This record gives sequence, structure tokens and C-alpha cells, in this order.
Amino acid sequence: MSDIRVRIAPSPTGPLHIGTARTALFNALYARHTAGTFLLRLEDTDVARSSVAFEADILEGLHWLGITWDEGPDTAGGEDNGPYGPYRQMQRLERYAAAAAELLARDLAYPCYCTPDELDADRKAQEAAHLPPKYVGRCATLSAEERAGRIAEGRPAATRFRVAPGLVAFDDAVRGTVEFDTSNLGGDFVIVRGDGTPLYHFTVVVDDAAMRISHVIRGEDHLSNTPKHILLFRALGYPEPVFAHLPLILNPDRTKMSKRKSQTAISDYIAQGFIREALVNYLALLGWSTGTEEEILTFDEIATRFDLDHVQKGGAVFDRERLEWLNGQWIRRLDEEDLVTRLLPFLEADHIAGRIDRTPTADEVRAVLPMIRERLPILGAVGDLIGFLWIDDLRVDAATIVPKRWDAVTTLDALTAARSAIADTGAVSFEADELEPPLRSLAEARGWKAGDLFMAIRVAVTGRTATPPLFDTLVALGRDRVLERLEGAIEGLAAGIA
RNA sequence: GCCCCCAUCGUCUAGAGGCCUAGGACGCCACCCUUUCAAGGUGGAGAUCAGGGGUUCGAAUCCCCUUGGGGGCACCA
Repeated sequence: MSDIRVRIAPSPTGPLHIGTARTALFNALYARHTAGTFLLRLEDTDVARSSVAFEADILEGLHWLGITWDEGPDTAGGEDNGPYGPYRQMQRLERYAAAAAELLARDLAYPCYCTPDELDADRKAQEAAHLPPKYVGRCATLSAEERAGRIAEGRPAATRFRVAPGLVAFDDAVRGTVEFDTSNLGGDFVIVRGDGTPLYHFTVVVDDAAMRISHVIRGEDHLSNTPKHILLFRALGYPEPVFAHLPLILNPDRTKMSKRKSQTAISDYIAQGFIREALVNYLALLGWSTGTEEEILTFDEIATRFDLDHVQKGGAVFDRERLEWLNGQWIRRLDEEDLVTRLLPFLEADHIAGRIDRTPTADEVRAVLPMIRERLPILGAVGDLIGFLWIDDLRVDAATIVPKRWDAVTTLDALTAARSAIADTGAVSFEADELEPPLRSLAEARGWKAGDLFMAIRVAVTGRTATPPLFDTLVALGRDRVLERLEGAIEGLAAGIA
């Protein structure tokens, strides 16, 4: 095991986001590639917005993707694993308090008694003057007496970190040297709220140092926060980790991917029937490439090839079409039993939602697998594809049965003829090979295009114009139901004509 | 407004000075296969490498400027 240590630090204030999953994946891949350690830490200091339900969604989503971590809680509300715990920030409060006390004692930070109203007024004034928002420093130089006065007034004190003038530069592993002038950081920033709870910029540094994080691999949206973090690392005497800022995942309009404009919750992708292999494969290729033309790869294959050098700098638009294509590729690569197992829950959901009348057995699904596996971009499409097999009383609108080039009379005639042809066929064996010849000869004898006849039958027995191959479909339905549905269609057409 | 980052087909990308009359994939179009839909196969359209200056014998690749896009500037994370 190398001493490379990376982490994913989600905040349980929302469901697992595509971007968080991608960042987690890159960290996991990097750890795997370097034989390092990958840990998960929950940043739950925004108590008002954090919840166990979100924690569960995040941990389960990451597990579902097949992403595993060496340290940190495995389940929502569950126990910590690893020597650097606790891994939930609200359980690490005394450490932040100690670090803040140290900064205060060394006058690297100071108590700030400004009220939200005062701060708000400052901000508005700056905005009106077209100045960048910046803390005015009202409490930066308070004397002991002045502080005593505020305390006597009962004003709560937040803790502000002093930002000294100067330049902060660091060597980003994907972007190279990045330099900031600390005068552009917005002034002294708050590290502990008036109520005593610590803020992100502070906790992330205290914890990354405590947990011996060697590489901070995160989204580019954190790039301009990095100088603040570096200032804190230095003030606290901690070694600075290597930073690597990943390109953002974008909406189609090239803004940062958001719930408003895109589907961002991993759970939604799961619910629609995207499979982990495809999602992992797709996400890994969003902002990183092998440098070769390989593109369909497993997690392990990606981990072997992964490096920070091939991480893209520019943002990447999330392309759902490409994801669906990859998903189809992976669905076709799954072995039979695996696919059946993964399909069943979707059929069950269709049953519960009333889209089909019963949940088929694994054997039944296995039997139709060859007809559907090439036709599934996502698992959730299975019901639309062959749900007609498990609908008891299929009602098909007579008008939709009539093929484009035919009229109702011809269709009625054809279905009636087809019905008897099928009734005559395969009394012993009802098989695709047995069904096709008689129906083809029927079409030929009557001067119909076989395709038109097949289409009429197809719609009559499935209610759809796009289905798996007709004869396999008829076999799957079984002789009785085929004849019954044909009869129903014939009656419907006859009624329409009369 | 200020700071930072970025810039190759519509999209994801290959490309680390000559191998590029820029390659692959998704999507799109056509054809083949074919009872529909897919899958698969073949072929095609699609990027004057954002624009302009340099450096160099030679630049998509290096430098500068411009333009465009994005991100960040909270007692959110």
C-alpha cells in the first residue's frame, strides 16, 4: 500500500449527484491505481440541510456503482471504519474548536461580532459601488475593551481568519501552476459561526490534514477556494496536499450541471435502468481518457489505466445519448442470469404500477431474453418492449391494427385468414419455424405483401408496431392467446366496418 | 464588478513541433441485413484545430493579445 490517501467528502444535504459520483469515482480510481487509500468523510456541518435519508442515498448510490472505500462509514448512521475517525464532521467538533482556539490564541483569527444585518448592509453598499464583495474588517482590530463591550451586549462571536496580503501559488495536478493574490479573497473569512459550529473551508482543512490526505481531487468549482485552504494549512502548520481540480460536468448549455436543467440524481438513473458498468464507464470518460481508442472498459480496466495526466481541463457536457448507447453495450455483455436478475425488479415495478397484470418468473424472462437483449437501451424499457406478454386483457384499438397501405376490409380479411392458418398450424408444436411458412404462403396466395400481413398480426396481438421478431413473439404468447387476441381484433374490425 | 480557469467535428475525445490533406466514439444520413423495431456491417456528411499576432525550416501542439465560455467571490458545501 502506498501512502497516497484520497477522499470523497459529500455533504448529506441532497441525493447523490452525478458530479459527486464522478468525483468519488476519480478518487477511487486514483487510489486503486496507486495502491493508495480511499476514504469517505461526511461533511454534515450544515445541520439544517443535512439528513440521514440523504446520507443513505449517497452511501447506497456509491455502493451501487461499485465504488468502495477503505475508511469511513459504510451505511447511513452506521459505524466508522478506519484509524482516523470519526468520519462525520459533527462528531469532530472538538478538533475544530481546538484548531480555532489555537488560531485565536496566535491572533491569526479573531472574534467577529458583526450582525447579519451589518454584513448585509456592507454587501449592498459594495454592490452599489460596483466593488467586489469583501469583509470590511470592522472587528479586525477591536481592542479588549471593545470586545468586552460586544460580549456584554450579548452579541455572539463568529471567528474570522485573518487573510494576510500576498500571493498564494500552488501546482495543480491537472492545471499546472495557479496563483492568487490574497487581496481578492474577499477579506477575512469566517471559520466558525456565531453558534460555534465550524464552516466548510475550515473543517475541510482540519480534516484533510488529520486524515493525512495526500491528494485533494475535487471539482473545478473549488479552484478559487483553494487559496483559502492553503492559507489555513499554513497557519495551522499542516503540510499541503497536492490539489487536482477536475473539469465540471455541464448542462447542454455549458453551465455547471444542475438539477434544474439536467437529471442529476444517481437514483434517477438507477430507477430508469442504467447499469453500474455503463455509468462507471461513462463517468470515467467524462473528463478523462485512456489516450487510446479503447472505450468500453470495466472499473478494473479503467483503474489500471487511470492517471491524472489525461484529465481534461475543459468542462464536459453530459451526453445522455452516449450514456444510453454505452448502457446498451453493457446490457448486451451481461450474462443471461445476471440480466434476468436485473430485469425482474423493473417488471415488478411495472406490475405494481399496473402497467402489466403480473410479475413474470425468472424462467419466463429468461425465455424471452434472446428477443429483447438487443433491444434494451435501458432496463426500464423492458415493459414497453414485451409487457404485452403479461397483460391479461389486451385492448387494441381497431384503427391502429390497419397497416399503412391497407384498409379495414383488407385487414379484417387478412386477419381472419391468418387466424385459421395459425389455428391449423402446429397443433402439436407451436414454433416459429412452423408458423412462418404458412403465413408467407397465405400472403403470396392472396397477393399481399408479407410485411403488411405480419404488421397487422403484430399489432393485433401486441398492440404495438415495434416488437421483437413476430414469430418468436407468437410463440412466447402461446397459441391460445394468439388466437384469442386475433379473434378480438377481428371482432373490433368487423364492428368498425359495420 | 473583481479574481481564477478553460477553448480540436453538434457532443465526448485522440493529439504533448514534422507521423495531421486532424484519428476514434455518440448522434445524424445512406446502403446492406431484414416481417416491424433493434442489434450488426459498410460508407458518408461533419472541426480552415475560436480569431489575430509572434517563435520556428516547420505549429492543433510553444509565447502574447483579443474574443468567447465557465467557475468562484456567504456565519452553504
